Amino acid sequence: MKYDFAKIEKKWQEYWEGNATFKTDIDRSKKKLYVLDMFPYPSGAGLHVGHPEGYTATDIYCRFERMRGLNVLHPMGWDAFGLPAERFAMQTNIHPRLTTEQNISTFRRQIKMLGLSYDWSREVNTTDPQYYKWTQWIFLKLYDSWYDSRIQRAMPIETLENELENHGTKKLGLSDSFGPEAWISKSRKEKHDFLAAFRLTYVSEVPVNWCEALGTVLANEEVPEWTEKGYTVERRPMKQWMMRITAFAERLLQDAEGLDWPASTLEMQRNWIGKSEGAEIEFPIKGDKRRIKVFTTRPDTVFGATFMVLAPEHPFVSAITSIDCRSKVQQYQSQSSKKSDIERGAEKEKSGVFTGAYAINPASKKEIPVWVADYVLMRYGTGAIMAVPGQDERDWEFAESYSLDILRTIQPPAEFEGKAYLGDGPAINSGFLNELHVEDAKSKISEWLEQNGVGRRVVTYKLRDWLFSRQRYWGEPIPIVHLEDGTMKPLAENDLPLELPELEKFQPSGTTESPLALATDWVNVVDRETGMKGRRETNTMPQWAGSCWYYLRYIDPHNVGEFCNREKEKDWMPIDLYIGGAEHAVLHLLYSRFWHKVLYDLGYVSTKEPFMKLRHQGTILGEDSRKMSKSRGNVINPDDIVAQYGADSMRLFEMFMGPLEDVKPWSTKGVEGVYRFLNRVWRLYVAEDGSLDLSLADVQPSTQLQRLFHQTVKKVSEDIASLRFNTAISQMMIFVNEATKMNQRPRTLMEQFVLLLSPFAPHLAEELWQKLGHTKSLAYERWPVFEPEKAIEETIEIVLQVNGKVRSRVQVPINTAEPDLVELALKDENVRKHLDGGRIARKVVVKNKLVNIVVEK
RNA sequence: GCCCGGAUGGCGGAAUUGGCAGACGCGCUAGCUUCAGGAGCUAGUGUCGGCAACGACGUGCAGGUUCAAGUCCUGUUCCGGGCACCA
Repeated sequence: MKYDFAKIEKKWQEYWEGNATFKTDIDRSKKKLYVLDMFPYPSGAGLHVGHPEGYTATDIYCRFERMRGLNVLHPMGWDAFGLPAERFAMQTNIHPRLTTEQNISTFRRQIKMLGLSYDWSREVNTTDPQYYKWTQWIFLKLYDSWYDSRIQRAMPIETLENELENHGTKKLGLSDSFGPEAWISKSRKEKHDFLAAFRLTYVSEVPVNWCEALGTVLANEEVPEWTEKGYTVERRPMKQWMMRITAFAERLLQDAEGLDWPASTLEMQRNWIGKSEGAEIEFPIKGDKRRIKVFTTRPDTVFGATFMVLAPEHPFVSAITSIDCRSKVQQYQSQSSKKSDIERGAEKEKSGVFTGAYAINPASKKEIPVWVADYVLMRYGTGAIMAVPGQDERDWEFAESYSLDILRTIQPPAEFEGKAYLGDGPAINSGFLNELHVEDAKSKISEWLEQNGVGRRVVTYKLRDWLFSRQRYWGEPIPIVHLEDGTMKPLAENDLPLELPELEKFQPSGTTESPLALATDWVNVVDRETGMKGRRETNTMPQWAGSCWYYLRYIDPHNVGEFCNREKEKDWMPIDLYIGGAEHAVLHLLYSRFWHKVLYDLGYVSTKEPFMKLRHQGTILGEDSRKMSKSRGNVINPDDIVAQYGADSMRLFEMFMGPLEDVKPWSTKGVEGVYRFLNRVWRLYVAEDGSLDLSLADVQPSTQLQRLFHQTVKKVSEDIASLRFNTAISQMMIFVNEATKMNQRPRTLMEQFVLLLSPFAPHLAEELWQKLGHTKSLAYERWPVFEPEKAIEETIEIVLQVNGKVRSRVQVPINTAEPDLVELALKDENVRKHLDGGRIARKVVVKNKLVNIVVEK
């Protein structure tokens, strides 16, 4: 008879819910543990088998640590703003709120059917006005802050205003310097515009990826996702909200070092931030007062700079271009402006045009031509380079195409046959740098540049400011009003949340504004304070916004006065374990680290970093080892698996498939395997008629079974702690295989085994626990204690080798002395056969492991 | 192109520090049970040879270090992921 998982699972899910078994409150008598899952976007497709993988892993970990006496915070919620619901609304005119609510209901039902021990009283939903009130509040905190680079901290914008009133810009180290009187005499609008350049969130005209069909801009990192789906994305300059994440580049880089994260994820974040150290060098333009600033990581090669290249968008281009080159340059500029970065990169041959202008190489004093080419990017460094073809492959390629001078300034090794030489070597053709190797030459030239006022050491980052606005309806409204005098005004805190207006239709506005622009009653306002007419910001926030801080809201989800109480925050933060997909390795995990640091600087959170330990669950492939997709017809629906084998089997199988972080294929046969295992467990305890099996007896366990049990306690405990669930399960299988062979099973030990199994198969375990006579949930029972003395083997098998090959095995008492082991080996018949009368050159003995006799023949 | 990660039976995978390769599960084979199918139970299952004892070979490939290598070193091939004109 099979155990009735459907009945049992329903029963215990109702029990846990009815008894609020997993409701968590602060309990300072216990050590805290905060375990977080990346909350899902509730798509219309319902839960995917990939979701339960991470969720089961954290659930096992939480159940285990609860039984070991920790106070565990383990919440779940919904990342529910997003484009799919809005696109569905465009097609059907069904309000995205309705779609979202339905999807959430499905997800909630599916997640609950897995028996995960969440504290559901803490559920959050990013689309709930009571939640996004605080997303908007944090937005305003960023708006009302600036980054004081002198102390490397975000500070309230008032501190900047105070400083300007008292000292002007003197201490800020700006090129545009003025005194306090000048500040005070500025108009309201002038002050507003000046401060805007410092705020952590600001509006800027930037070239963006505009998608006409979606009616919105996309972040660079979102572009591939939509172009793959067949949408067209074009570049155009638009006014957009930005977040000054670049101010935090160094801290995001530095603080990542102390995190227990997968090395690959840390590496990706490092690459994304893209720190590079080098120098800025200024090149005077012949016949022009301006100087072209370049960034280079190889200032030591400056003597080899035989031409310069400006990005097509560089502000100097039109000014320095000679009359006869003008039309070609302009044509080139307009061509490039239409191309996206991806298109530019896709071109095989580098293109460019001569401006007719010349610059002076500050080191060699030679006149060098200035070109425009789109292999130089405006957004990186200074948007201009000194081209050093001798030591740079791109510059070499360009020089070859346009017959420009190539001068080696590093001596390549004699056997070097390539073009540009990037390696180390003595400097040549480089005046006072000659014979110095790269590192020394870098130091010397940097000093020289600084002394001569033509350059200085600098550090640059690839990281760009975060494009924060979207032209969508289904996102958090940005709580800003544009007043008729051209200034912006943030909403007061008690005017939050700024709720989304109701709309008749969810079509794009037809302009570059979001559909919110069509809600005229909502958009047009009069400022209470000044009486000025104003227009609400119609952009909304990107989906990342809500997920940037949700982990803080879980700590205090119903607080109406604060986003999160400070004392509670101190009690629970930081997050001890965070599990989610590797696809969020950079974006979500970098954006939330950024917001967290702002909140830290402003004194709202107590830790520098939110997520101390991070792991990714690996993708689950279809049974055919290909990515699951509808079109391939290899999608596994968790509902079907749970209906057929039960949630415990689903959980157990997903953990048994292999290491958590690995990519691994689904196997229905494999689910059957763990289902058989659970049935075997059931039959160890329950007779055919449903009563407790008679084989359970109040007898002393045999030493062998007791030993195996304690080995199992050790292995399962260690494996859960290190998230190696697959091997923990196989150890339990070994135990069950042994226990099955016995006619009488010691009851106390078998009870303890139920506890070991309970984090993995909680419904089955609860049912067995109850059948064993217990009246309440085992969720807070004490985890079985490993007793080393009970796990020790009395006898042990020793491997006998001759010349490293196993020739025999013997059973000996544990810790048998080494000489005795040698003696045993030499007496062994098969060993003697292989010694074959040869001279014994060496005897290697490893205690409790092996003897290896080395013979020469 | 660059940077990470990986490669172990028919399949998923296991193997603290170099110390019995293949735990556990799937599949397969045989037997018991059953009217039958299924389920359950028992035994076997890396390859080759052998009734067996046992022997040879065996962790992508080629070398090396070592008494001993899946594990360490050098080179190489393939697969997966990320980045990609970042000066």
